[in-house]
Amino acid sequence: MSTDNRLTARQAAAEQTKQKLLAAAVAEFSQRPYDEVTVGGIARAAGVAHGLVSHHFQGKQGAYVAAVDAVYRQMEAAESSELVVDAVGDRLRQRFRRFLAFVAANPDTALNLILASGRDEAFAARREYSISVVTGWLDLPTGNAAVTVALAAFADAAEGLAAEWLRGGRATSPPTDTAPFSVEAMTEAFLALLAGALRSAQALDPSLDVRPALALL
Amino acid sequence: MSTDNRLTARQAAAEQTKQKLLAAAVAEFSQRPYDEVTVGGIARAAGVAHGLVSHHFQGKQGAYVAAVDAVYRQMEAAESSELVVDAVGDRLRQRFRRFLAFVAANPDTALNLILASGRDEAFAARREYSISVVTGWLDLPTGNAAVTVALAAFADAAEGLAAEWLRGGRATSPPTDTAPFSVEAMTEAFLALLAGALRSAQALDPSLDVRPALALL
Amino acid sequence: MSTDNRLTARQAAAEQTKQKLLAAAVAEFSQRPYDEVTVGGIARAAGVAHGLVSHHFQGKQGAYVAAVDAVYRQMEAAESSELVVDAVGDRLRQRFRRFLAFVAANPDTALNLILASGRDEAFAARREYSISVVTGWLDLPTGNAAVTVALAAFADAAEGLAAEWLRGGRATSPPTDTAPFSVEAMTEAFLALLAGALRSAQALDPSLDVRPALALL
Amino acid sequence: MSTDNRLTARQAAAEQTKQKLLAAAVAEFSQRPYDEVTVGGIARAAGVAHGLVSHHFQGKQGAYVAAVDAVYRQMEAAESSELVVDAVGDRLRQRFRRFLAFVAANPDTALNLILASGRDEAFAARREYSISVVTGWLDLPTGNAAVTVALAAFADAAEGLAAEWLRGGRATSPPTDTAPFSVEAMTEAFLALLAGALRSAQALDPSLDVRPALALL
DNA sequence: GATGAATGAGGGTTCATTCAT
DNA sequence: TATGAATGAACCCTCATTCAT
Repeated sequence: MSTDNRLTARQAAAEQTKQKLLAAAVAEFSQRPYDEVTVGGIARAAGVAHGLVSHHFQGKQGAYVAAVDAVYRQMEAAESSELVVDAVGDRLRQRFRRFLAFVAANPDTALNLILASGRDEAFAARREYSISVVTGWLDLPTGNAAVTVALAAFADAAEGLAAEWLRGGRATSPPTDTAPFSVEAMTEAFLALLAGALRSAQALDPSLDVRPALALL
Repeated sequence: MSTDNRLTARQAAAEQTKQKLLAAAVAEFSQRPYDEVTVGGIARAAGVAHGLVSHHFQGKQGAYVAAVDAVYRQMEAAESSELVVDAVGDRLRQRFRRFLAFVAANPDTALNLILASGRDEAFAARREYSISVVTGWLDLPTGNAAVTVALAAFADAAEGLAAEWLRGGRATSPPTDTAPFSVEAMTEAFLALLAGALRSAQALDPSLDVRPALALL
Repeated sequence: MSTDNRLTARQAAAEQTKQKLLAAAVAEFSQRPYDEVTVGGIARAAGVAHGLVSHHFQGKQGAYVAAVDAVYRQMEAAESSELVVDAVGDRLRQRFRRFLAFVAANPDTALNLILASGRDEAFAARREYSISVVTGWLDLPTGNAAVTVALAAFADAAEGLAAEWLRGGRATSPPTDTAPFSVEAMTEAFLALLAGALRSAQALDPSLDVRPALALL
Repeated sequence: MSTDNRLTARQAAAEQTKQKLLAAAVAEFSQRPYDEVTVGGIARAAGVAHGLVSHHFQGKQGAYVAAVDAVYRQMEAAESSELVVDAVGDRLRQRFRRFLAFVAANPDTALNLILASGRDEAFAARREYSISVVTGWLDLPTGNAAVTVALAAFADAAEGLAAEWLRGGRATSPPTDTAPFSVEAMTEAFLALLAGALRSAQALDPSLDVRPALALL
């Protein structure tokens, strides 16, 4: 028993260290592009020896993947908790609202880890899942190439819009006076983009019928 | 006179070297992410001493910017030459068609230099110009934040769609069966996305009236 | 009593762990040069925590020395057990035969721990002992420099020959067609080398008389 | 012309640097085992930036190979220059004498680079050549396995003897009183070892006839 | 005795940049 | 203008060892 407790205590301490490291990694990768992040910087931010990064994550790349994963898990949790089961359109609106809330709460992370690395390999699977959720809700055929690429394009547009939105209140080269649109307005904008994407899917594949999906919005 | 000639000859030779270097830079940055491109690699590809990269472009970053510039200039030239002066919709279609033709002709460059670095600083100005062209044609208010961000989102979507389209015929992890959509279908998809973007601008800024613009498509 | 038993049990368990570690160390040092062996690797091979290597052997070097010792003890045991007390020549032959049998049975260990590290400090004492056995049997003066160095040279030759013999049946860069000489032939070859070494001792020290020793072969 | 001179001057300077580096590498590898030699140490000894080691030798391993090569080339030159064309036995004696003179003149290098790394891959080819010289002089069949391994064993013995000889006047754990045998005595000892090796070849391969070779000694 | 988390020294390599020629 | 030798900062990683539990 005492042994178990001890072991558990040690493991808990180790886990805590790992979490500190993970948080530091998220912070670092949120502030700098991958190649400007250093293992030493992460360790320093976590207040531990740099050797621990390799110890816990098998090197820098491992730490990066873990950071991406952590962020996405967080976001996924924020987006999908307590979903209303109402109409599809409302569900989408809620999901978009939560997405916007999340990125607004974590602008650095959003801008550098989520929105900027859209084509990063570590993100591919995560994005795919997000897209599949929408595909499902709209009752669109899975595996249809036109739908897949169109929804990916929608994701690009939405992420770009969100990024621009976040940058609205930030210091950018030209002092942007981008109005800080409301979350509501952004949500509706997302829906409009989604509708456009659906119509583009139709254009790509005339055998499709996106009208039912459009009606759900 | 002989001095002049010599100088001129030297200058011409220098210019030629610079062009070789530029071409090599475009090729290198088209094949690898920035940090995997080396000054030595560019110089080797150009068949000159690596010191010349700093000489002609003030370092790696300078070479990158020059490469981006060159590519964009090329693309801009391809897109805007011999424009039909017909209806706006046709002009847009033509421009999109040319854009697609260009990226299809330079897939590596497109995938790595144009489509992937969408948020790269060196590209900001270039993109802005492209967007302003569309804004102008559609007779949309310049400087309106909603329009600006919505069209940027459209650009993200279009570029993402184009990238996916290019990847269609490429080796990707999952053996994609992404149908190689026709340029025509892609063009119409672009228009659908653009329409969606316009409607999203409307959502962001209710004081706008995008109906005239939509009518032009 | 129960305390004693417990302690004894603990000690036994500890000894077992140490033996596992020792065996793992021999295996590791048999397969890789010293600097490519890692403490972690040894521990992993033994299935215990890597901290135990320092615990039981005071560090990597200690583990190496212990491994060398263990191997030499094994070899010595194999060579000297049940010695016929016959003629010196036969005793030598038997010893050589056993040496060859041992290295043939443990080729990796032989090639890396015994034959390759001939001048390793940890081996010095061991070799010296082996040599002194032969010196004694041949009734040669102990402490004579010429004899000492000549027999060391013989040891080098014999070990080299054995190594080459072992490599005969192994994958080496040039597809060796080294005939797999018989143990008998190898034994006689050893004797010939030994005779040569004795004569070289004579050359080094004319005051010696190696003829009696030669006669014993 | 001036260009040529300049280029030549620069190349000469570079070559000089490379030579300094090479000399430093030989010195370092002569004093320490490979893994205790550091690139920084070599560069420091040469008085240049450590990056130059990679620049001129493509890394540490390259520097090592170059050092080995340089040493062997030196030795080969020392051994084979101005050879008397007399009897084979005398030629061998001369070669052995020169070998001994060389190692005596470079004891550190000899002990660590030449004599100790007998089985180092970088040395394999070099040794083979040395052996082939003797094989040729003695008119022994090339490619015969018994001859090959026996002469390799001779090389081991000779190198070991030479090493011991060098250690004679050095600080070793037990204050050796190994008499500093004369070069002449050593030479004769080499011949005795060689004769023994030839007889061992005979033992390995009875179809051989080494008597002619023995007669040449 | 055993564990394995934590430390941190240390190494080799890469590479952009400088500069003498 | 062109060359490429030289510089040296910076990085990631490996690993033996320590030590609290």
